Amino acid sequence: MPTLEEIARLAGVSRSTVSRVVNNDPKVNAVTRQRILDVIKSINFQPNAAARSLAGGKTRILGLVIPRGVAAIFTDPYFPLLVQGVSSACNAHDYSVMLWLDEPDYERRTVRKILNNELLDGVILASTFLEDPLLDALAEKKLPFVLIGRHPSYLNASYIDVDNVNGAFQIVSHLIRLGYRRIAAITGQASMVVTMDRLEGYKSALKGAGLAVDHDLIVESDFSEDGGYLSMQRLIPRHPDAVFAASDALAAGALRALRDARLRVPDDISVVGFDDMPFAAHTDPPLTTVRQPINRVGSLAVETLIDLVENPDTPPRRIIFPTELVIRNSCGTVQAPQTAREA
Amino acid sequence: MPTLEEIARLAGVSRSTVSRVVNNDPKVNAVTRQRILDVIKSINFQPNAAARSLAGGKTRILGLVIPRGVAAIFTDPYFPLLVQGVSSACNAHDYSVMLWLDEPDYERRTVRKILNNELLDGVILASTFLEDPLLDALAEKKLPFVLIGRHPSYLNASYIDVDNVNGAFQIVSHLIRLGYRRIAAITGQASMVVTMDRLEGYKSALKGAGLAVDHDLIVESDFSEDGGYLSMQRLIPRHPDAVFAASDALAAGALRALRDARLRVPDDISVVGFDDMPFAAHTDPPLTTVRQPINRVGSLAVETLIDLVENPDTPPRRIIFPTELVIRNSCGTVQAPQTAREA
DNA sequence: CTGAAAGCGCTTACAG
DNA sequence: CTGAAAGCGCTTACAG
Repeated sequence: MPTLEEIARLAGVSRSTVSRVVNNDPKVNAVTRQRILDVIKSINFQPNAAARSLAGGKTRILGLVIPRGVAAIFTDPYFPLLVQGVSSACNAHDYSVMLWLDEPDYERRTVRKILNNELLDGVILASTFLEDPLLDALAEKKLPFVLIGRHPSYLNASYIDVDNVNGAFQIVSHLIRLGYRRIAAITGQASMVVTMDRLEGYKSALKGAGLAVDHDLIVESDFSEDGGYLSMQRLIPRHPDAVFAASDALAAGALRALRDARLRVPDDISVVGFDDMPFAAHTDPPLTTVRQPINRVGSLAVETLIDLVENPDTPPRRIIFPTELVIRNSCGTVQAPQTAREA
Repeated sequence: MPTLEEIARLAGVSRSTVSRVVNNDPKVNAVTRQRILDVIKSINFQPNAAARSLAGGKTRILGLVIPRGVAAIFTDPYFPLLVQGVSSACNAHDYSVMLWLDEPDYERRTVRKILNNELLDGVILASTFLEDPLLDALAEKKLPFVLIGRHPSYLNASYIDVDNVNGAFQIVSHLIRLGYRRIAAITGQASMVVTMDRLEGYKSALKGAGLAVDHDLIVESDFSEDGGYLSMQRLIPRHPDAVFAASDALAAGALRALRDARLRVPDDISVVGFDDMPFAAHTDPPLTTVRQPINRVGSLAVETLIDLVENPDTPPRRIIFPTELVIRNSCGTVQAPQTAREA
């Protein structure tokens, strides 16, 4: 492995100058710079990341932390899409990604390892729960971080979010416009911010239409297909005429439960989801859902974090992407639009 | 951030001794060791990874490389499951994972970055294509690596594989036993080893039963749901009585194509998959498929790689996990078992 | 614009 | 069993 020292010798300059060229320091003579660049290219020099890090420089490594308990990791491609966005943005900016899928002892070792690992320039924390020891620890350190999904206790941190409240509001309003009145909801874990947001959108759509919120029609689940199945089974006896599932995976589970119960969608009951995962166009029937730019969220999180890392004086950046209603066939129209039952 | 030096001062020993304790060097007095461990715990010391790396030690970081062109990354949880296996094994052994999802310019920058990044103790390369510049480069370097899925050109490297040939043989033989004779195949990319293996199993099952291999019944696809859909549409006019899809995602696409064509499964045609993904139990009808221990493959790859890293004299390790036939409802029985049409 | 020099926090022979 | 010392490959004031 060639070192700075060797480049310096070959180019007839000092180690310092080579270092400056490598780090794009503007105050290097153009001719000298070119000569050095040529040598670097010719012997395929790559600076040693550990040495750069030790010497106080940056590592160009970003951490991506995905908490556990996110059962959905197996039933929908949300995280693959997110990871892909993060990974490609990192590649584009010549950064690397270190991945942490949290294990049970989340609090203990992992937190410490992540924070003390001087190898990370910054951290992206995905899918935050209300109680998050890592987030708390992160906030106390000087390590730059960006949240995927804002957190109510850290609203002044940088985050990239999606307008979950409005997305839910729009899709539930759509159901109401179609004439549905007993609209159930299957949510994710109550302790997740995204769950709260989507539930809030659901409730405000009902209220906006003068419908009461019926807590018997709201079932807490976990964003998984199985969770959707079980939740739908619990809802069937309560005779909703439509179901707002807080994710496509939940909606897919609900569809399966309805199929098993010999109920037709959308004839007997409508089902809508959230996320617009690739499979949502392929369920039977295809799912009406809310599209969010997951991949883009991942890459923008990276770009934001890099900005924070490279320009420590950058103020926090907070971004909320709009969502988009995607109408397919899982929500028909009610034959005879009725008037709202409740004031 | 506390350093070795501080621990040494607090424990009244030299920096060297603390280092030995941290690295489990046996030749340290038990009492001294305990005293040092207490100090380490009390001030929550974590050795600086960059410094360890620079000083010639190991980094305890493993790279996981997933090539692109793996469309299935969005339609089935194979990679999430694999990544989870890798991640949890790394956590268990106190290693970290650096993730590389390959971008278009795979050959150029990524390869160099991975190999020259002195930060990696070793690399796990998943899902190899026949032509793989990274694999070639890896083989030339001294960097330890483990393949997920063996590669015909590197059979003496370490790899963790699954018995794809036999898995395919078993499931196709099962179809034959049920009486099917025109058994089609939808494969993954021809350039992937896993595709070749599963196709070989399919062919040898046919041959073993005295059936001819009909190339009109074999369609190359890409392991994605969409690919399965399109391939099935091409196969329908050729009237197969059963279809062996080389992955559950392909099978799911095939089921959708059949549904759209108003063909009943398994009454009109049978469909079987491969992988036993979580969703395979939930398709309509539930999928007969081949189970492989993906998660376990990931964690064993990590353990093998760590072994290679920590004991450079370890001989390569090659493991092929058995697969298991999982019978569900997507392959009924043919009413009147016919004799084979072809010799 | 450039170089000499200190230093980042560890590991590891080398002595003892 | 333990310590003093060199060295890993860089970055970064500090001089000039």
